[in-house]
Amino acid sequence: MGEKSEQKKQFILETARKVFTEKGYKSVTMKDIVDACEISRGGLYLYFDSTEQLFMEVLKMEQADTDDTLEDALSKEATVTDILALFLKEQKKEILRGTNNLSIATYEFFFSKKFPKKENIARKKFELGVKLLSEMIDAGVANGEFFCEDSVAVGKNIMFVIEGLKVAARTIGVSEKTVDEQLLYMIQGLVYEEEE
Amino acid sequence: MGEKSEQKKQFILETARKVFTEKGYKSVTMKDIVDACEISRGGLYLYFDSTEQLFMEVLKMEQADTDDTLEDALSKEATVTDILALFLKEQKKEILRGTNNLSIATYEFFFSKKFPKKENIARKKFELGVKLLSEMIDAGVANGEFFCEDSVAVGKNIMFVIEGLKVAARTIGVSEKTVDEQLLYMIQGLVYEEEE
Amino acid sequence: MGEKSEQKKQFILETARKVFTEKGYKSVTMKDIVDACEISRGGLYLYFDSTEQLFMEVLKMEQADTDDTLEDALSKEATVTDILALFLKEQKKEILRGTNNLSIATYEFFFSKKFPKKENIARKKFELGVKLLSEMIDAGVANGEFFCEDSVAVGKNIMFVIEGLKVAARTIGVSEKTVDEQLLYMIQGLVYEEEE
Amino acid sequence: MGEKSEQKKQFILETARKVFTEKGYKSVTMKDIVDACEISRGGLYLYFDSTEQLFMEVLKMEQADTDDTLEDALSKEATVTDILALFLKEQKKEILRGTNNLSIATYEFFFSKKFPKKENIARKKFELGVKLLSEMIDAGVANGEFFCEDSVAVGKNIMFVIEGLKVAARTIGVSEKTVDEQLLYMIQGLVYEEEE
DNA sequence: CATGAATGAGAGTTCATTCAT
DNA sequence: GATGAATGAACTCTCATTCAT
Repeated sequence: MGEKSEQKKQFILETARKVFTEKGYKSVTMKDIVDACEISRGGLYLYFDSTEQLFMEVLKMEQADTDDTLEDALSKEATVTDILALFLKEQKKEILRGTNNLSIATYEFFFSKKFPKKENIARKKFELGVKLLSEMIDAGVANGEFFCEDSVAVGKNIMFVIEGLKVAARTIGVSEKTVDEQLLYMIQGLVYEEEE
Repeated sequence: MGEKSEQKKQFILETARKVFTEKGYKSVTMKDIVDACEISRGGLYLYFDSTEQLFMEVLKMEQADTDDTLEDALSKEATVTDILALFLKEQKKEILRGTNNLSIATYEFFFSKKFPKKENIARKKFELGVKLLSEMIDAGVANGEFFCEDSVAVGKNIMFVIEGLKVAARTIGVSEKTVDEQLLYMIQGLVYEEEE
Repeated sequence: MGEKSEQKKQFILETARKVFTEKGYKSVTMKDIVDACEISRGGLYLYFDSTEQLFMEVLKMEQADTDDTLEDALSKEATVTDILALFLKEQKKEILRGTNNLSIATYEFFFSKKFPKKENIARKKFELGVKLLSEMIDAGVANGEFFCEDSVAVGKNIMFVIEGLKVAARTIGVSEKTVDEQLLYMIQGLVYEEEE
Repeated sequence: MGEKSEQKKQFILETARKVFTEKGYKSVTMKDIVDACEISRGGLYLYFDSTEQLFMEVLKMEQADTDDTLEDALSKEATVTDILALFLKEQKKEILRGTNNLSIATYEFFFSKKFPKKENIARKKFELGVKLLSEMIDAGVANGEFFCEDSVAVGKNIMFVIEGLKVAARTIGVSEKTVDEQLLYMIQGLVYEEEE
């Protein structure tokens, strides 16, 4: 597969991502994908052996993108609060960008396949989020910005709220105000002591 | 439809609930349902016009059950902390009882159908949870058990964590320890002042 | 599956047999079968899970039919030469009845699937033919009708000629005269001594 | 087409022959051929207009090879029994060399296409075999080596056994011992008188 | 009321063949 | 000459829904 093919593969992945974002995992058919990509039925199979493989590669791409964004953020000089704010801002964007949120598709996928839960990508993504958050919190505690007794538990708590918000955004709807309110509430929990 | 028929309809709903719980919404076929119910394919259509309607009635039943449980709880004499603890205990049970948790199916359903978000049952359930929590918190604040500035925001926060935990339980796995830790953490946020 | 269904299954098997007879194994599609049976695409799958299974059941039916014919023949009083003549007459019919000869389909099938050769039905059929022939020859030798030193080898020889004729009938064509000539030649080989 | 192209065409034919030998006719895909030849998909079409034409040219090549072998054999001084033994030895090799036996593919091919049977190559090959055998038998009768009343019928008989053995070798399996036994049995039929 | 055989649209997938490069 | 990405018709198989019994 030459360079040109690689571009097309990337194009298909990005287009498929939109489709999965809009329709979830189980409801997406090959026709949806080939129509969106404006390629032939057979053409898709030149790049991906099955719908399952296609979805997994979309997830991998997603992960790589997130990793890049995180690396960028961490390479800049900033206070812990700033970085945490940046992280939450990114999450907020993802929550609200209804048409750009793969969470439902990901849940469906990892639910329908009987993958060992320990190895799945969604779990890795969650754990990475927890790790980042707890490290930020620890740093914040170290320099006096935050107060927190168990940074991992708090990291998990924030991630669970974010997951809850993402799912809610795609199913029952959630306003920007609610997202702001929730994220702010969680930061306040950390800096609480100082505010008193 | 006579009394006997009503019983059969109820039986189908309860059996279907188990199936949706196990397999989600999109993956469930009529065969799954009729096999589980041990009725004929055609028989199912005497009671429900389509799979979609069947699922919606399962959700309605679910809602009714929850309402009953809540009514029971509220009719007894108890401190606010007790009631809140009971509520969270119920939620914990639902989170961990992997095979008894309709959340994934519900997400899939409300995601695949283009229902107006305001009217959907999942939203109503969420809002009811928020209402209950905020009322409990308000009551707790009134009698000095809790400290809280915005009970609705906190109620939402707890509900988002619970939603996040439910989804996580079905997709990436979550330990009982983590559930306990998270629920405890949220209660501590409320009673925080007193602990200092 | 009730009695009526059993009849339909039988009807599909017989119709499929004709199709396989006409077109071989690999070239036959489900569409060919459902068109010939005048049933729906899905209807076929109520009775058979795949083309492979369908063909195997056709073969089983074929075998059962042959067994019946053989049993009939052996239950009647007759000289060995008569029975042998009957057997060869049956074979001749099968060879020449171009549109009623599954051999090519059977060859294709057992060639394309990597079944252990020892267990395949075609082999069993061949071995049964050899056994029948050698028993007839032995009986003929015992009562002085035939002369033969190695009845199994001769039985195999006759079966190989029959197989060769069957294949030839479906591919390069073979006249009735040639079939008669060949079968006669083989019987003469057995009774040779007496003719001298 | 230059000399170089001619070589490539020859190479493709020989490689394709191996593939058809292994997999039959209908099961072979263009991918199988181009992979085996290590050429491009389009490249194949520079030399052959379709898979059908490719197979027919493989058969033609096969025929030419056989002709050469026969010419070689007949150009040498030898007794008729020697030549017959050589012919049968060649046939035995072809029967047992499972992976070098085009018979199944040939049967499939001439069966699936609706060629007039009189003109097909497989028939020509069979008829050539019969002609060669009957000529050898006639010569053997002339010089007293053999006894035979109808050399053409016997020639056909030997060819039918050989065809039967070839098919059996690829489908139900046949041991070298059986092949030897069968070929010997047929020669003994010819020299029978002398043995008495 | 209840059955389950039957339907047919549509899903995923394969592959001979073409054609711009 | 040679490539291999692209096509699209045709394949196998599934399943919600219907309807004669």
